[in-house]
Amino acid sequence: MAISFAEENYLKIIYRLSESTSDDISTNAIAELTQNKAASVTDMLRKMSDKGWVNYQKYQGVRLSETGEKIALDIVRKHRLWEVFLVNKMGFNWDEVHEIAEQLEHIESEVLVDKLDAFLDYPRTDPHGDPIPNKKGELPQLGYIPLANMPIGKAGKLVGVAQDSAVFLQLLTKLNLKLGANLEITEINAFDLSVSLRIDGNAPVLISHEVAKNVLIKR
Amino acid sequence: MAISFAEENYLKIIYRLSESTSDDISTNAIAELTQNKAASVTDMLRKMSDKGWVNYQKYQGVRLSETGEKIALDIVRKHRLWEVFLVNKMGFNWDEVHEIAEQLEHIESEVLVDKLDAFLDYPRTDPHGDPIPNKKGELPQLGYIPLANMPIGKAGKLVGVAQDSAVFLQLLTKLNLKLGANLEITEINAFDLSVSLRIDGNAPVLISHEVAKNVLIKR
DNA sequence: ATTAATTTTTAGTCTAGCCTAAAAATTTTA
DNA sequence: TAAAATTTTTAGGCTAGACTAAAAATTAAT
Repeated sequence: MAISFAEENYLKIIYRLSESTSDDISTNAIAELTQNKAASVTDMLRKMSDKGWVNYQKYQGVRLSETGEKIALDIVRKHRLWEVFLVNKMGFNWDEVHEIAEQLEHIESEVLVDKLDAFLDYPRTDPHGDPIPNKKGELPQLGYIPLANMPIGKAGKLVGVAQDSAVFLQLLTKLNLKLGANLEITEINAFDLSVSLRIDGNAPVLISHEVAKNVLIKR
Repeated sequence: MAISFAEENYLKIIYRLSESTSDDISTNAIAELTQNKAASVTDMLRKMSDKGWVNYQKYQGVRLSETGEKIALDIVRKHRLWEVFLVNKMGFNWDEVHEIAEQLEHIESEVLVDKLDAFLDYPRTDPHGDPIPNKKGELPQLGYIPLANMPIGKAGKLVGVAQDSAVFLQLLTKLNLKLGANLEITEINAFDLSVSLRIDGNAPVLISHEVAKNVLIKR
């Protein structure tokens, strides 16, 4: 039986939440991102658990099974490839493409995805710097990750930026974020995904998710 | 309230059926193309009638209202543009693209469609020779139409072909279909869309839908 | 012009995926 | 560690869009 849009969305969202934590994912966190009520999420988690896509124990949160992760990675792959298409070929700005890619990611055709990949010259990251899984579901080894994707409590070194607009770089200077700085995320605020960041062991400062996405670090 | 996939499909299919007849469209004809049961079609026709997209009298068949046709033309436009994309940019053969375009036609973004149109250099027909409506829903005046789209009983003159593979042209010769021939469709078989064709007033011969699609005529 | 065949509609069900309200479990606070 | 607050689940309901079986209307055939 084919997978539905709703199911694909849940898997993708659980995957996204798993990227920035090693904890089990809570019902509420999923409800917030899917824009559904917690009761509906519980419902769906039970169904997806029956299908073997997630490991779910009631009241204990959920994580993707191996098959579930495979499916999620495929959706993420499609989403990010379409984003590259929209920006590089159709002339959209990188901040205009998310909603359209949310639709395109559900198009079902392995051949099309392969051809699209080739057409775009096998990009390794999407326009936001996020890595694009290959068709086997393997993430490219970039040697760096966006700060926004670093788990809470782990330290890394600032090795680059994903953007070099003047305003962005000015802001980095103001925040005392320079190449080589030692960075540790102490907290991520669910509301706006803003990040509390400890720089070189100093007291944490708050930076936006936008900034965290564009700061590249090496673990 | 936004239109659903199911509704878009019904509208598109009613439009397609209307292209080759001026009669009202029957419940059964729609059921066959949507792959639903007649009872389900009746249900949906009533709902779409309430929304003002079709004019429907029970037992009397259905036709698109002006708004309904507007919507249908927009879907057809998207479908055909995506087909051009798949063939011209992604390297598919013209007979491999229908199913994928069936999915892509539901992507909702006017800006994307406009950009796609420009990216493809404003094509006037899809890879099968079918005309692509512009964003106002106007069909380009091609000066010819595929024989397959000519209403039953009307006569036209063979003015060209939409394809020039050797096998196709050999078949035309065998069928005695030459430039300038006077053509009249006497019947269209619902099963395979094959066409009974009267050539220069002679007894009708049977040709396939594939052939009829690729023979261009002027009314 | 009846009868027979076909088409279409009605009536009643089903499933997916959502909802609200209330109950149960877990976590936090004092 | 008991009460309070929060999170999660259960129970019951709703809608879209499909289905089957049976009834009604239309069309075709004798």
